[in-house]
Amino acid sequence: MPSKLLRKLEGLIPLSEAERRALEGLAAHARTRSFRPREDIVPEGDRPTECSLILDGFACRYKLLADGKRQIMSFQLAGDITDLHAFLLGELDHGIGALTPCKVAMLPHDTLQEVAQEHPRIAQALWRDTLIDGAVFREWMIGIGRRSARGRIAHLLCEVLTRLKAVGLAEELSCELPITQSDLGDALGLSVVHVNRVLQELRGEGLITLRGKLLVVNDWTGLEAAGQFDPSYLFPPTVRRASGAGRDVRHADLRPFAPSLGVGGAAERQP
Amino acid sequence: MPSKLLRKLEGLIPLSEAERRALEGLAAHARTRSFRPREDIVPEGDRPTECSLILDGFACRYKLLADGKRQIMSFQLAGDITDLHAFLLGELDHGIGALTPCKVAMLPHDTLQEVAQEHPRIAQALWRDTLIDGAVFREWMIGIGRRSARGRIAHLLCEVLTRLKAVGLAEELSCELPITQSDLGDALGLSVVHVNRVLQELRGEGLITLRGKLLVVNDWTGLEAAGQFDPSYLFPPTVRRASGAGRDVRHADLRPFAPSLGVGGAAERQP
DNA sequence: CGCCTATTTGATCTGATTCAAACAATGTGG
DNA sequence: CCACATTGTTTGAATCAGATCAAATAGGCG
Repeated sequence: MPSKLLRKLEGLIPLSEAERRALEGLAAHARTRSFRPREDIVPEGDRPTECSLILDGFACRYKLLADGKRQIMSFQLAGDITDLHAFLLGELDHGIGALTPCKVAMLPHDTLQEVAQEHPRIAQALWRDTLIDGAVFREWMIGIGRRSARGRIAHLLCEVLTRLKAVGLAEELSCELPITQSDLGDALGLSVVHVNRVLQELRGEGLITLRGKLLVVNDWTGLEAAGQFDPSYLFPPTVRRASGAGRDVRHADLRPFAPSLGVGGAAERQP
Repeated sequence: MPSKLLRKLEGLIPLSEAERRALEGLAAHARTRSFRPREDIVPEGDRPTECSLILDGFACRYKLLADGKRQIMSFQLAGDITDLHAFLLGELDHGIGALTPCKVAMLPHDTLQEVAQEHPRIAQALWRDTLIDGAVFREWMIGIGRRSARGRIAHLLCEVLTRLKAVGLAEELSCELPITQSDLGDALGLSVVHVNRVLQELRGEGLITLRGKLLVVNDWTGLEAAGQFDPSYLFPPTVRRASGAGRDVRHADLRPFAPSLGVGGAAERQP
């Protein structure tokens, strides 16, 4: 079974067999750690020497305000490297917390650097991933700033289901959603009470079924409309339709990649 | 007079004389364009072949919602390269709009790539800059999600003044703020009317003076407290106290920088 | 001046918060 | 296996921050 990370990166850029092996090896040889819900995977302000790759569970990026309020800025799912950011900037300006029990592979910065240097295309894929991360932030911001509670929740459910499907953790219209309503509230800037009421509303309209930790979307079109969800921000244009995902890439697919900070990104366009 | 860009990048990482010259040359030889307020500098979904460096004026990143609402996601000031993002990902997932008359230098992707390849440290500085951009987004999000209107506005005023000071466009406690209240509203997820009332409140409390396009902060401590503003997110730790900014760097300051996507960032720590 | 765009003010309405408490589920130890 | 504790969900009522609607001023500027 291919790792979630591999699966995700292949969606960003076609990989050769050697690159795949390198990625598999990376995760395979890494030390793993387990975290309890509410435990910090990386505390705010830390200067980690390893990157945390989520293998299993739900985590989140968050910041705390002086008055104790928490703002969750994104959910981190299996296959996400949560603190690639600190690999480059040194310090993490926000915390990474486990929302459910989490299994995490610790990838030493050194190892990661070796792999990236030997396989620049992997480095490129990782970088693209961080940029997509930024796009997710922006979309999140719009939600918080301009959408109604109903819209925000609908949009978030769409996003999570879509991302889980991308790593093979969801059926076409259902997935595990093992997070609490108060986590949802902290992510969307809403109170628990209100989250609860809106969820009931969405259930009442027959858009979703949400019982225990299982989310079923009964009316995808309706939910998409309620949240004005457009998944394109999750899939950058270059490989929007990765027709070849899964199969081995042909040599012609492997355009040379300019070294030195990957500034050749602009030359990477698909015709 | 050093360009704003140079000034900003020197705050991120010490630069050698050659690197400075390269940067100056970059902007000096570039074609410039002018934009009227409300005009798009880069429309959403564009695939630009040049990067836009703001030389003068206020611009913003924004997205439009289906119902015509606008969410501004950050202000772009002189010295900011607004679409470095597209240089790497190809397509821009949001628009860049002028808020005031803007003068913009157009830096061809090719030229930028050459400079970055010849001067990897410049590339590194640019990359760090995009990561800081991300940090600004996160801070913005907290504001929108968890702060009161009062807190949001105070925080924003602190941020803008701080950033303008960093490029030499502000006095210690005052700056030009040539944007409309409705722009502020779109940035903070508030209605114009409410922005207006809160501004009056802040004026009434003697925290600020805001007349015409001139912002004066009468009580910085008070404003900082009202917005829970902590500028550290604008200045990454490595060079938080750039004691040597402005002077020429000593050779010892110039640590080697690993090529290939700059994954050597982790090795760049200051002792 | 007259037009257009910003700011300001007033009145009203509502989505969402807060507080409080009941209820359900899950887990823990005796 | 039950009693108890803990954490999450649900419900109700009161309140408020901020939106909306409407209209009056105040600046710029050709």
